[in-house]
Amino acid sequence: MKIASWNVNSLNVRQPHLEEWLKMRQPDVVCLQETKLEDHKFPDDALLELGYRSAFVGQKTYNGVAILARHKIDDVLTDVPDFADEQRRVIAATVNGVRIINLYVVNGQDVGTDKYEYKLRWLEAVTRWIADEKAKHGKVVVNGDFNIAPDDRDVHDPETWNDSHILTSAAERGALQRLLDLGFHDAFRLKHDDAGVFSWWDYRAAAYRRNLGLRIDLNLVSDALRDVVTDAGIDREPRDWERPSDHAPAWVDLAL
DNA sequence: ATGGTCGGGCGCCGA
Repeated sequence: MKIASWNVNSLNVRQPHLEEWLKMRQPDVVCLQETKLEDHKFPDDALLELGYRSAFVGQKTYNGVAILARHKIDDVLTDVPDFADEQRRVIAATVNGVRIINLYVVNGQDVGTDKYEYKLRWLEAVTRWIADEKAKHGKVVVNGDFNIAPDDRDVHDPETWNDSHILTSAAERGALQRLLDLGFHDAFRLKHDDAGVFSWWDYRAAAYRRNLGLRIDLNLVSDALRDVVTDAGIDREPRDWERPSDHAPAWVDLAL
């Protein structure tokens, strides 16, 4: 079972990329972020023709998340209980006996801003909710654009991306750690120790050409799935295509 | 790398 996470930065623009990539890699489940589409504009018919069912929740201009799957999609949830939020950043569903959670974590702009405080509050609420999901379902994969790089191996320049910088600050990494402490594992790190494998490169300053990136797109597997992870990685190929998203897909393979 | 680029949608915000 191949499960992927991809921030497409507008599904309207990236639909051809998504379709090409689905044909190439044949993933079983894909979690999309930043679809930026209202629900009535979601291309579910076109995706069904490629063999993918979809569950989605979106809004105009910002955010928007979706789960695509070759299997049936059950028990879809699009709101974090007891956390009122107009921003469409979360969707969860059960596919093939695995609880799939898809997060578009708040970016946070800069340390100390209102958006940063919202990011930390949001992560706290989401972590509480995921604890319940894990207790209920056991086999859980949390996929998403986390907007947090776990450690120094995941940034091109640890001097800049330090404990007081957005995406790497101590409070953000602490919030990610509290999620991991529920009994989750960064699938990529179960299989690979290397530094310099990134999933996001800023559009500005030719960052991709110079590989000035961060690994902020993650697949976290629950304890119950740890031993069935066969591999994980980042597929850089779509980042080389014309008019790419600034993110590349992060994937995990499970022997299920 | 305090922004040199994108996307959305028409002036400028968000990433």
